[in-house]
Amino acid sequence: MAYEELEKQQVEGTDSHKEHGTKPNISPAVVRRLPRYYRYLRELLTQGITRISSSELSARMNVTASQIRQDLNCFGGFGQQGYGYNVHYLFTCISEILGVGAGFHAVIIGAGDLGRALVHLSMFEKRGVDILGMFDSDAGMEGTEIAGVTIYSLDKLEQFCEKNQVDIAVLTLPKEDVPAVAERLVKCGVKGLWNYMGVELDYSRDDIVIENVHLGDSLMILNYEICRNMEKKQGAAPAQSLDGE
Amino acid sequence: MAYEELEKQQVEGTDSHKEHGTKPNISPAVVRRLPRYYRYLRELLTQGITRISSSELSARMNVTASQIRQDLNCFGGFGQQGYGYNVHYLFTCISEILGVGAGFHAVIIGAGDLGRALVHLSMFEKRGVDILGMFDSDAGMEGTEIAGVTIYSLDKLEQFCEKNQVDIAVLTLPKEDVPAVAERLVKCGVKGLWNYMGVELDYSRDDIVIENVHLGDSLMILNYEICRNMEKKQGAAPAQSLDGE
DNA sequence: TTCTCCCTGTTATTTTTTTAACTTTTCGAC
DNA sequence: GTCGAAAAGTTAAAAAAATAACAGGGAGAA
Repeated sequence: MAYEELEKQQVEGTDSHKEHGTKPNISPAVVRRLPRYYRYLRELLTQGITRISSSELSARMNVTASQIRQDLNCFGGFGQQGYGYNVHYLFTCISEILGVGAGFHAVIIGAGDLGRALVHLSMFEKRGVDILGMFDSDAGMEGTEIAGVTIYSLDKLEQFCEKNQVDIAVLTLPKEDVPAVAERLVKCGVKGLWNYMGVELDYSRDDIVIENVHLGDSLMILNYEICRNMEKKQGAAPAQSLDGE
Repeated sequence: MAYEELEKQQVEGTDSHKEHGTKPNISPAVVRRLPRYYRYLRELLTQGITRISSSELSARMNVTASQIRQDLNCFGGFGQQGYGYNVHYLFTCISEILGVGAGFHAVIIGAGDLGRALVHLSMFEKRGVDILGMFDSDAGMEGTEIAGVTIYSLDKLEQFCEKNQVDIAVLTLPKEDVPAVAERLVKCGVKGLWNYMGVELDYSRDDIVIENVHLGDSLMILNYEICRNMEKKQGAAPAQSLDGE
């Protein structure tokens, strides 16, 4: 019973002090962690866990309980002293914060391997983003469907955007074409670009939000860490090499 | 002439003070930025620029010159006072640090859309990583070639690893299969896992390095930023709403 | 109803990261 | 050669982030 009461009470806005509307300015470090909370809470839900304390969650996520509490408190008081957090309620709140319920519509520009791979992953639907279509400069592809998503000719981009509200564009087209297409998309009123193509599109414009995905960077970090790990082992345990002899 | 002298001198190890061998402990923040330097330097090379100062680079990369100098100095003195950095030399050094020349060998586990997409990107060869093969639990795929890479049955993983030195495994297989396969790979002596499948594999084991790629997290951050940007606009210019009427 | 314990929200402290300031070396011109 | 400008290397300060400490408010038991 306590669960429902808690949820009801908090949903109705008895939030102690912080207005949910007035977000001061959340630090990037906190924002980067939010999706991780989202994932773990979803996992808890599927496991049927309805209540969790910051210390329990901290053990599962391998971060400090302090950090969890402080991160969440950037957005408001979602828990209850002496009780913990109601998983369902917290999940709902974080979903809200992350705009899962915003009902954004996306298009994928570039129907190459990467574009195709992305549609197939359940990534978008899980996060409340609806893919309206794919666009490719190869007009020959037009009409083809991939995972239920239709491919259009890139020429028809503007036409399409007039008829449909497009919020997000996923850029998986060749590097050299990215800047021009990005410009077109901004003109169409697209609000965010999810850019996979190494091209640095760091406009500090306020009419577009850009999220760059640098897969190559991630690979190089892995490379680096492997090198470091090898060095460490070599240095730490030179005697071990006798074992095999 | 100065360029060659500089490079020669430094390659031969007249490095003022810091031994390149003894890396103290580089902060994660610095490591995350290294691939970005790598990219920009490569770009400078293709543009035929042979010399650059920290302030010029800072303007291009949109970071502070101070940060560039300090980041680089974690690994040694690569520049020359009153002159700047020799692009080619610096690029070589950073490549070295990032293990581009280490000649790592990789396999891709999972020949689904994502796996296929990754082979097609020139990502690996650009970074000196050689893909030896792909593995899939669907034995029917065996023998197929994708972008010159052969697909093998997952059953033959151990066998393959005995014959070939495999350093890196790219995990693009279904979530539920990841833990088991990861275990097998570690037993095979693989040094690093590049994990695309949301599964948190945070072993704090010292025999394996794990780099998780969370595409979904990136999408959610974009979502979040779009929401924030919309709020900001709404708040800043409420009079604008009259325009459309 | 009251009391105790638990666990959040909050504040303080420490650590990390970033930026700025300063020092010294080198280049290039005269 | 000598001198001034330029720019790296280095040290110091500021800002940001993470951690720890604490205080107060329920929840649940008796």
